Amino acid sequence: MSSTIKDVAKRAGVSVATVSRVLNGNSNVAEATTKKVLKVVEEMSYNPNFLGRNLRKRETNIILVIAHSCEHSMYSQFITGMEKVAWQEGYDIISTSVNYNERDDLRRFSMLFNRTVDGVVLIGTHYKADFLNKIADSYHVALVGEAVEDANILTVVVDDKQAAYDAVKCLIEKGHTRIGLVTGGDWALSCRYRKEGYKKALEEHNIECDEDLIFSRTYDPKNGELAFDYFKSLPNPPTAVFCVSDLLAATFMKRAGQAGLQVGRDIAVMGFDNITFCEMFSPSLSTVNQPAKEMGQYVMSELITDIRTNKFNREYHTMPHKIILRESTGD
Amino acid sequence: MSSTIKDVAKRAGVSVATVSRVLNGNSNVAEATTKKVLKVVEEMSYNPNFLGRNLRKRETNIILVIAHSCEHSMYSQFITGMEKVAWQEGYDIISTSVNYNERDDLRRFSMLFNRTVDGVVLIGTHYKADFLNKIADSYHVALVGEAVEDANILTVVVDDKQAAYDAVKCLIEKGHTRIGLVTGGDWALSCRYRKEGYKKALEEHNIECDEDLIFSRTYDPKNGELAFDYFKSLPNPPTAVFCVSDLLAATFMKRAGQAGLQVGRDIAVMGFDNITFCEMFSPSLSTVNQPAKEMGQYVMSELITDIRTNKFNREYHTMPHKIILRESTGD
DNA sequence: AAAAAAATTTAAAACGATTACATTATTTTG
DNA sequence: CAAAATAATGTAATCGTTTTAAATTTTTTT
Repeated sequence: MSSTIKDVAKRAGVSVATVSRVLNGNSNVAEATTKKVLKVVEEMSYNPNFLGRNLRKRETNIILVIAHSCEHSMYSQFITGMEKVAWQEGYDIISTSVNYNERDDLRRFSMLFNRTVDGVVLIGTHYKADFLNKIADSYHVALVGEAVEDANILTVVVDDKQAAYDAVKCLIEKGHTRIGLVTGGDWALSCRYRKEGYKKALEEHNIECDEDLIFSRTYDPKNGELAFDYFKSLPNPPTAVFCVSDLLAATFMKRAGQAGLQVGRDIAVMGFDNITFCEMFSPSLSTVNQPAKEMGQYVMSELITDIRTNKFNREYHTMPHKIILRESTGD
Repeated sequence: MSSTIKDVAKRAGVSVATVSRVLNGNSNVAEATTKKVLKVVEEMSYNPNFLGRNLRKRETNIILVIAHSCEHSMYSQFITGMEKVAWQEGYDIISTSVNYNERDDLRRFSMLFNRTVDGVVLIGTHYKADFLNKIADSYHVALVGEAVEDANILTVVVDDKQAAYDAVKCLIEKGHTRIGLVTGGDWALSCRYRKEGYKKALEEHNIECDEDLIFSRTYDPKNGELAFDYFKSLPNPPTAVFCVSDLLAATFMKRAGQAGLQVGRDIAVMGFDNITFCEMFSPSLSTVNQPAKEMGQYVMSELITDIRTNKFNREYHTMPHKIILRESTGD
C-alpha cells in the first residue's frame, strides 16, 4: 500500500498541513522545513493521492475529449492543440472515442456528471442540440470541428460554406464546368453548409446546378467508390469532383484509377480536411485544410476560462481554412 | 451546485447509508425503501460524485491507455478490443497519446501514481525496461503491440519474426529473389525480430542476404520515399520490398509510382499492420494483419484480473498474424 | 406473549487530501 | 523592552462517498 501524507508528516516530524503546504508551493513555510519535507517525500517516493485532493478541491483539472474515432489525423491535431493549452494551464486531457450507440454514448458523459472531469470537448459530434443544451446548463461543454444546429454551446469550426465555395471556385477556375459533389447527407450540418458553398460557387459563375451531379449518402468511405460508379453511369459525367471528406475522395480516386482514369488529368478531385494521407495517395490529394491545431488551442483556452470563472461562453467561432492544391486537381 | 447523497437521504427520509446501499444494489434493503429512494434520485437527477466514492473504495475502475499516436488505425482497433472487455467488467477506458518527450512522457504515468486510474496499457511504446519494471512493481501495467526488451511485464504481441518470415516467404514464392527490407532500425524490438524473420526466410530458400538491400532508418513515413530512391540507385535493385510498416510501404509505393514504376507489376511491395488505408491505396497494399481487436481484449482481460486479485501477471503472449494479399504484390 | 432470529436501518468512522482558524515563534516598531 | 505585527506551524473541519458495527424494527419460533 502506498504511503499517505500522514506517513510523510510523521516521518518528517511535522503536521500534515505543513506537508500539504510544501507540496502546493505555499509561501508560508520555512526553508528548512521545506527541505526536510521534500527529502522525506523523495525518500518515501510519495505521490499525493488525487482522489483525496480532488474531492477536497472539488475539481480534477482534467478535460475529457470525446471523438467519434481516433483514427482521423485531424482529430489528433485537434488534440495536440488542446493539449498544448491545457498543459500550460495545469490541466490534463484524456480522450475516449464513441461509436454511435445511444447507451454507450451517454456513458461517455458520465465522467462529466460524476465529477471525474471538469469539462468536455466534443470532436465532430452528432449529438442532438436538446441533449447538449441541457448538459451545457450545468456542465462545461464545447464543440470543435463540427457544429450542431441550434446547440447553444461554445463551438469552434471553419466556415464550411465559404471553404466549399473556395474549393469549388478553384475547380471552376481550372476550367471545369461539370463539377460533381460527393457529400455525406443533409443530417450533418457541415455537409449542408458545404453543399451551399458548392451551389453558391456554381451560381456565381453562371453554371447551372445539375442535381444529378450531387451524390449524397453518408461519410462511409465506400460511398466514394459508389459515387464514382454513379457518376460514370451518367450520360454526361463530371470532369471534376468535390468530396466533403478526404476519405470519400480517397476511395473515389481509387475507383477512378481502377476504371482506367488518371486522376488529375482525366478527372479532378478535391477533398476536405487535409489528413496525413493526402500526400501519400497517388496522385496526392488536393483538399481544404482546417487549422486543427489552432482550433484545438482556441477551444481549450475558452473552455478553461469558462471553468475557472464558472461562466458559460456560447460563442460560435470560425477559423480560417486554406485550399491546398496537389496532384489530384491537375495543373 | 449539484446535489449530494445527503440531500437525497434527507428528501427520502432515510439515512445516507441506505441511499448508498440502494445505489450500489445492496440486497439488504426493503423493496419499498428502494423505490422511494430511486424516485428521489430521479427527481433530483442525482449523480453520485465519484471522487468521494473512489476515494473511499480506493479504486476508480478506470484504465488508462497510452499510445504514441492515436492516428494509427491499428491502435484504434486495440482500443476497441480493450474497451469491449473493460466495459463488460465495469471498467472505463481513457486514453492519451505521447510524443517522445522525456518530461511529458513521465507525466503520462502520473494518473497511475496519483491513483486517478487503476492501471495502464501501453500501445507500441518505447519506454525503457528499467523504467517500466520499476513501475510494474507497484502498479498494474501492460504492453500491447510492441514488446520491450527485458521488460518483465504482461505483453501481448504477434510473433514478429514468424510474421516477417511468412511475409517474405510469400514474396519468394512469387518468384522474387532480390527482396529489399525497409525497416525502422534496431532500437525497436519488433524491427529486430522482423529483420530476423526476413533473413531466416531468405536463408531457408538459399537466397544470399545482400546487406545492400536492407534500408534501415526510422518509422518516419518519409523514409519510404528515401528507401525507394536508395534502392533505385543500386546497380541491381530489388524486385520486391518488405516494409515493416504500412506507412513506410505507402510512401515507398507513392515514390515508385512517381518514378514511373507500376507497383504490383514492376515491383512488389508488402507492408505490415493492415491499416484501414491499405485498401484505399492504388494499388491496394498487401500486408501482415495483426489481430488488434483480439489483442486488446486479451490484454485487458488479463490486466483487470491482475488488478482485482492484486497479482502481477508477467506473461508474454503472442497472437496469430495473417498475411493479406492485395494488388501491391501482383498475382 | 415473550424470546430468539432475521431483516432493515442508522450512526459514525473511514478514505487522503486541503484549508480556515488557532496557536506559537519570530521580527519589527514605538 | 513591551506590544504589535508577521511568519511558521498545528488542529480540526471538510469534501462526498462507502462500510463497519451497533441499534432498531420486523418476523419467526416457542
